[in-house]
Order: sequence, then structure tokens, then C-alpha cells
Amino acid sequence: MKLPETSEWVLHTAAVIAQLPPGATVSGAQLSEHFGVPGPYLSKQLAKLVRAGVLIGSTGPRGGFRLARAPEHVSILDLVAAVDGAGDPYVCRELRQRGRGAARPEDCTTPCALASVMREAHEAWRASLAAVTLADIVAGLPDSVLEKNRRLLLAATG
Amino acid sequence: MKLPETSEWVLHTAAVIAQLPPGATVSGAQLSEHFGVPGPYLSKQLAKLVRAGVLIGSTGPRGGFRLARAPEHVSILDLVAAVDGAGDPYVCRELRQRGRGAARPEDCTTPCALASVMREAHEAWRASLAAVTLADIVAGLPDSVLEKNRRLLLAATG
DNA sequence: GGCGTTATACTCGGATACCACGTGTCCGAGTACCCCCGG
DNA sequence: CCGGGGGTACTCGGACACGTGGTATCCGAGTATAACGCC
Repeated sequence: MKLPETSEWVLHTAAVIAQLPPGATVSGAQLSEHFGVPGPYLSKQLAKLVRAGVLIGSTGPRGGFRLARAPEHVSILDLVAAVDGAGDPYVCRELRQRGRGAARPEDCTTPCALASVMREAHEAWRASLAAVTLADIVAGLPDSVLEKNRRLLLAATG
Repeated sequence: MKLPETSEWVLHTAAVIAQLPPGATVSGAQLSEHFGVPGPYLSKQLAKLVRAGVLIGSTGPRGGFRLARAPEHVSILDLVAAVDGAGDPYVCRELRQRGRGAARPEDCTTPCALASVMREAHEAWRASLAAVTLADIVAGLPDSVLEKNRRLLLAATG
């Protein structure tokens, strides 16, 4: 089980976007320079966030990305699910009904116990991520970092 | 994020092995017939469980696999970790220290907030899986299934 | 009949190909801005 | 000086190759069994 490396990019990128003044935008190229990651690939991932309704993308000069709603209402789960998909890592293929030892359908009225356990664990993971928002992340950053980002973003939007 | 399909095989297989009488063993070939999955590949995964100390593998005629300890002391997490690895799905590559907007090391004394959030979520997932044992799974199976498995296993070992 | 030896058949374990998803890159469609021209 | 039109440069979005890890398979090393011959 492994999350795409781009999930880290998206999380950090969203944290920077959350520090923008209201209405301002940042382009994918600027963000890729900011973090030292491939530009086109980052844009590809940010496009997923746009499709998920987390970001809003504007084209043309002075265009770029901005949050679709307040940072308090963007959870970490929203970001991870957008870039990685919301599906359960464990998919039950009803193994108990296959092979020589297959259980009869009348014994399978209740969901597979193993699938239920895995599902609950995934729900616990999701709940843990849904409890933290972008606002929490930004609030926890040192002032020096906030100041530096503000300066860089102002210079970029300029 | 996706768990290997073999994790389902291993979970169901372990549940069947947990139903064995003490001292009895089941071969990989019998298990693959039981579930209708490729034999050699299943054995490859069970070998991981042996390396992890969950199963014990015996060679030669009448050989096979058996639990290394009581089902009450084998958690679902043990099985999943053995087949998929125990690493965190999210790996922090210290993105904050890369690129143009890199933070100075003196601002990175505390761990990355995003990495901490992801780590806690993973811990919640692990805790949820560690709370369930093979004994719990077997106890929840219908009596008809238990009886059927007992009959099949006796026929195999008999 | 009992015991040692040998041959056997069965088991696991690791080394070897194939395929899908994630990674990385590119180019095209669309749009807001800016400049220029005319009134 | 003000308004309109066109050019331009910049943006995102989707389509195209490459590499790594999961999937599937095979064959070899090792061992408890069982038969066999000998005492």
C-alpha cells in the first residue's frame, strides 16, 4: 500500500495556495518553481483538484489556481481523495464463494467479516484525515515561514 | 492507494488455517484448490507469513503450514503487514526544504505538519486492524461454514 | 519379527518473465490582458 | 481624451512515452515417509 508521491506535492501546494490573499491566484509554473518539482506533472495533479471542486483554475494572463472555498472547509482527506481516488484499498472479491470450498450463497447473507474489518480500518483512516483542515496546517506553521511565503507570493502576483 | 489482491488471499487462507486441529498442517496446493487461486503464487505469499513469524512451514510429505501461535494472538494487522510491508503509505521527502521557496533548516526543527497528520491517520488504521484477531474472525463464521471447512480439512489431512 | 538403509514422492523457497499503474513529458485549445488605432 | 478591435502572451487541460512494482509461473533444495532387504 503506497500513496502516490504527488500526494505530498498536492498537500504542500494546497497549503501555499491557502496562504494567498482572497481573490489572488498562483500559476502551476510558479508553484513548481517554489517546490522544485516538474511543472507539467504538477499541473496535471492540480487539475484533479479542480475536477474535485477543491480548487478553481483560471486561464489566461494573471490566471492560475485558487481555493474554491475557505481553508477551514478543505480537509486533508479532500486533497488526498482527489489525487488518489476515494476507493477502499481492500476490495472484497468474495473469495469465500470461489474454489472447491466455496460457501453456498445462503451462507453469505452477511457481509464478509474480513471485508468489514478492512472497511472499518479505512473509515478510521478517513476520519483521521477529515478532522484536519488546511486552516489548521497554516495555523501551525512558524511565523518566519508564513512571512517568507507571503513575500514570495506577493512578488509573484505582483 | 491500493492493497495487493493477495492480501485477501492471505486473510482468508489464515482464517482457514486457524480452524485446523492443533498440530495439523495444510499444504499450499490444498489451499489453492480450496479458494481457486494460483498455487505457486499463493505459496509465495505464505512464505512471507513464515518469514514474519506468523506461520510455520514444514516440508516433506504430510507437511504444510500451521499457525506459529494461538489464533487469539494473530491480529489482522500482522497478516496485512507481512504481505504488504509495514511502511507508511505516505513518505515525507521534506518538500519544504526544496525549490526556490525552501525553508531554512532552522525553521524545520519540528516535523512536517502534513507528515504528522498522515502518520497519525496511518496509526489509526493500524490500531483498527490490530484490534481484531483471527480468533474473532473464526468466532463470527456461521456454524455451517465451520462444519464444512472441518469436513474438508479432515478429508485433506486424513 | 525388528531394524537399518535406500529410494521416493511430496513439501516449501527463491529465481525468472509479463503486465498495469504511476511517473514524466509534450503540445494544443482557450482566454484575459495590453497595445494600437480611429473617432 | 475615450472607446473598440486585434494581436499577443500566458494559462490550463488532455494526449503521448518510460520505469518500477505487483502478478503469475517455473524449477530446484530439502525432508519425512514408506517400502525393501538384511539380521
